Amino acid sequence: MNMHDLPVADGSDNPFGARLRGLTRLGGTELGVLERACGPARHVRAKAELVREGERPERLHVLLDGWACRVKLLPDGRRQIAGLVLPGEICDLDSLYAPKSDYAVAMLTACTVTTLDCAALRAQAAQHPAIAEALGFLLVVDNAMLTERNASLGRRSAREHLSHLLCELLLRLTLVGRARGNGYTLPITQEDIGDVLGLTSVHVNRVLQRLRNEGLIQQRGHDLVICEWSTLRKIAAFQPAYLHLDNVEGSAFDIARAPWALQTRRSDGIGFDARR
Amino acid sequence: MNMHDLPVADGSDNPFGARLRGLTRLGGTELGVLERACGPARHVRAKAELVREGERPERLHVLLDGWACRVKLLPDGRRQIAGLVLPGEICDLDSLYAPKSDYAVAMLTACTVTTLDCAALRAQAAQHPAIAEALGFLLVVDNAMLTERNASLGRRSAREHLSHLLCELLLRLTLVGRARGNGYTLPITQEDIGDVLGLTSVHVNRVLQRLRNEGLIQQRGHDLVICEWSTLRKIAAFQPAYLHLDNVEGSAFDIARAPWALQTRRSDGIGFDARR
DNA sequence: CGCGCCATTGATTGCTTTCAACGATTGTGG
DNA sequence: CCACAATCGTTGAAAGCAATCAATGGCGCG
Repeated sequence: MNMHDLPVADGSDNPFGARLRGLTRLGGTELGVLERACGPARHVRAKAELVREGERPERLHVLLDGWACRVKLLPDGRRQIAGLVLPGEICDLDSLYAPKSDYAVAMLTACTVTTLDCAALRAQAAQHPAIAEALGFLLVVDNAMLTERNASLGRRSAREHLSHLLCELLLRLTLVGRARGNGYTLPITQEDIGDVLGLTSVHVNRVLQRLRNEGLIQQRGHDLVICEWSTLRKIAAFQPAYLHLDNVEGSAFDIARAPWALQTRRSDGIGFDARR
Repeated sequence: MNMHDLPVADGSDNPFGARLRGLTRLGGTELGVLERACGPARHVRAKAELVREGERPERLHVLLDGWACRVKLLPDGRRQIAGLVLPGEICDLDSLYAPKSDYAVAMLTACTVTTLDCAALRAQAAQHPAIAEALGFLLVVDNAMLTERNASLGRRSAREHLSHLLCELLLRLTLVGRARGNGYTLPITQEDIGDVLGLTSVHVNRVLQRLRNEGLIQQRGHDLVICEWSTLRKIAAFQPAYLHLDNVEGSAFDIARAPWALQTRRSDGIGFDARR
């Protein structure tokens, strides 16, 4: 497996830049503007709550490393994760225009975070149409992922939904150079996954186990490999158009551009053994 | 109903204007700009598909009358409604920045629709910061409703979820003057409701029936009245903050501004009998 | 009047939850 | 270095919520 097949990631390993370069058509000028607008990087402990629901947002949070999530909490304690936030993604882009945050942002692992001042960012958007465009597009992508998960929560079975999530994560992580071929690190608990899928951790365990027994995926600790992309994709009815990866360069995304095809996505090692 | 009752640019009964006035702080100038940007009103038949999934959007669709929805369709035919669109709302605001539509837009009833040119609207947003702000805010509200429904789909029971929907619809319809006290017209089928809630129409029927038998709601044909707002709200754990109604004038929205209180919302008639 | 759509009802099935317990792993303090 | 607590993954049995299947009745409309 060579990283060279995935030229999406930045050399300096800034996933935010990588994501912007992959997703938008921002030029060097605007990328520079955005990067300079970022505050200093900060480390945040796992389980910390970066943003509380209902809070008045002053700055956006950009995830540079680790996994976070947007959380909705019902009064009786039931928890729903409205979205996983991966490296390079903005935790709370809504807050750019929201008077109050509609969800909490919580860290699922230890994370590195930087911030963007909302008012300043709006000002930049007003000056640079390309930035306004890009922010709008990022908002659309968030929205599309939410819409797709809605469909999954409403109409997909646990097995289909979990498969769908695993497929989605592979593409999103590949975009920022955090995947290894068909595999990636899944650093969250089955409880967390359950809160994303609207299931109990017990059921997540059983469904995950079946995927493993059928040889569709492999897991070693927190490392996961999708052994049979084609099958997993078919189970999930995964159609990646909603991720809007069309303009990304790199062969890893052929799948995103040819939603009708069911290719195997086997550019490199299939499992853990292949790496030893 | 004749065309003259639904003037696009007139303040008499234009729900789009009503919604903008209620939700945003747009002044007369910007409201005028937006209203003049609208195309001619057009009638659309029930079940028509205004926008197809994957389509490249050229113009946004504003709903002036009737109910529509955003549809996600799985390959095997299962349908999920990712959002109901009520009078005054924009059917496909995402399309302002999306290269392809992430969902289809379908009419649930006969509708009246007008359009906004995407490119022109983006240009207006670039010129008038207030408009950019307002559009951002509308996008946030859509997003918030989607996030809330996510939580419902994942973590609320059918009974809770349905109650939640009925509460939400009351506030959204009140905002555009389409509610009558605690009641409103619910012009869609139980099948449609099922597709919103991720349930079968059979189950929607049973749950609806129970709410009726318990006296929480009344239904006569397509007219619905919430008889016990306080109870229904408690069942749903309905916290309207996500609708961002904080700035709306009118006592009907006290409930939106005091999410902790459980007032009865009985400003007028409680049921059908009270109106005769 | 007949057709089609929609609401309703009952019986049965099944996916997912709940409850409970146990094992494995990790981190911590004595 | 080991005991211990805490977290997480795993497993089994039982219960429950919602889906499925099938049939009936009401209502509007051509």
